[in-house]
Amino acid sequence: MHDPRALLDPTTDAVRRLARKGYALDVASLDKLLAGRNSAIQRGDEARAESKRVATSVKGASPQERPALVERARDLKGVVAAAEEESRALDAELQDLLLGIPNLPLDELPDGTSDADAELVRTWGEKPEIADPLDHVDLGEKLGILDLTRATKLSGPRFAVLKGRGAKLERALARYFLDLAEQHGYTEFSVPTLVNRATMTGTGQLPKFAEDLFRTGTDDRELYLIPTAEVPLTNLHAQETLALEDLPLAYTAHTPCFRSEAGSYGRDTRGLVRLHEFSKVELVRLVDPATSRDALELLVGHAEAVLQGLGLTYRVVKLAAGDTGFSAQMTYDIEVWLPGQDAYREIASASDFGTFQARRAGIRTKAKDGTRGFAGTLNTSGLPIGRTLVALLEQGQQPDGSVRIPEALVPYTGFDTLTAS
RNA sequence: GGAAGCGUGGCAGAGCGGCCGAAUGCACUCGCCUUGAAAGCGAGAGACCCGAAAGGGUCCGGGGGUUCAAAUCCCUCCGCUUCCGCCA
Repeated sequence: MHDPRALLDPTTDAVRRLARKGYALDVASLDKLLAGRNSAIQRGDEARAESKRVATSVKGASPQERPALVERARDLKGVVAAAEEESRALDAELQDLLLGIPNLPLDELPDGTSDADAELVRTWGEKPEIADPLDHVDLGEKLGILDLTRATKLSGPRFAVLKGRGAKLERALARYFLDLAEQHGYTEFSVPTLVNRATMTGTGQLPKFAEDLFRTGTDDRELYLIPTAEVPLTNLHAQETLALEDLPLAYTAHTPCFRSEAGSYGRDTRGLVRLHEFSKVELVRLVDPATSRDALELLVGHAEAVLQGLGLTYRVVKLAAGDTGFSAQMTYDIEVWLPGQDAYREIASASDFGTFQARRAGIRTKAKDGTRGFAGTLNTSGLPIGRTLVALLEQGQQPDGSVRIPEALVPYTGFDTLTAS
């Protein structure tokens, strides 16, 4: 969420910047709502101040003056109520408008609206030479570690069952990711995966993207399944004031993630790439917003370190302004090489949200000198287990049909190859 | 699920319907004192909203009500604690 005054400030250049995300800012409506709300607040405050003065004077008033004062106080109550009603209504309208305005993309982002418009930043590793590579589904089924048919029986399409060494590999990856995160200074959390509406609103999933979420609860209680640990981790400090000198905070958690994937049918549907439920290690940073751009470089480096540790070939791209998510002001995608698809595919997104999420979630900061503000928030996967497994299988496949496990992972798995048995 | 109790500033903890944004203690900041520190003494300091500022307003768990006036009275919701039941 934006500060409406900042949006109206010409130096922010909000109209042009939002247009790059395909959002047409209605400056006139915003200006009118803000001015109307503020003047209603003023009117209410003034009437209330007068009302307090009158009420206080009642006690010392003579019996003759009393009835007139009481009547005056009654009248003022009506004025206050009317002004409050008006400011409340206008404020609700203003909030609705503000909650739907996306974050401003940084000027350094390339123009465009699709992943084809992304700017290549760097590539890492060599594409392995594999004759007639299989994709991870064929590999996984041949190796007996992946059972999509039975997953569909249990839950429907877009779920997966891992078996034997596949399940163990999943556990090993999670532990490896968490250990690396710890080495990079992240504090591990275990958090709820069912959260309330306020929490989902804080990070920007609600109100706009309800159809992407799984909703549950009981008759009188509304809960949502988290799409990523970003949601509980970032909201840990919602409605809190953090001392600026205590930042940055670096948090991580391994959680299941739930996504309805509404509207994405027909895209990357095969295997483990796009599931309703998957697990992921997430990295979150809360920073001094003046440093968020630098923090993004650090963060993307932490995600890359995971891939480098596994020896997986990947590239980093800077998303185009119009392809950058609602809440982000800048996003790097990390795309891992998938021989089975002969393409780089997204495995992680590292995003800088500036103060956009912190304003929604009420994550405030206070400097030593008393200056108040909002925190900068950032996050990335570090990494999703399923998509990493996809890359591991496809890049690690050997001519004899086996898959070699990266050395760094062997202490966690206890085996260094997957073979059909 | 049943019963009882409790929700006040960073923490602890007072608070008669008007003199209460709120005593007091601890913690905190800045002085004085000290070689330095502690102790002591003095001063300061909550958050949020409107406002260029002066200033004004709101906030005693949330919401509603009574009253000219509510931290204080009433209703309701939420949370916490303890006991019982159930459960991993």
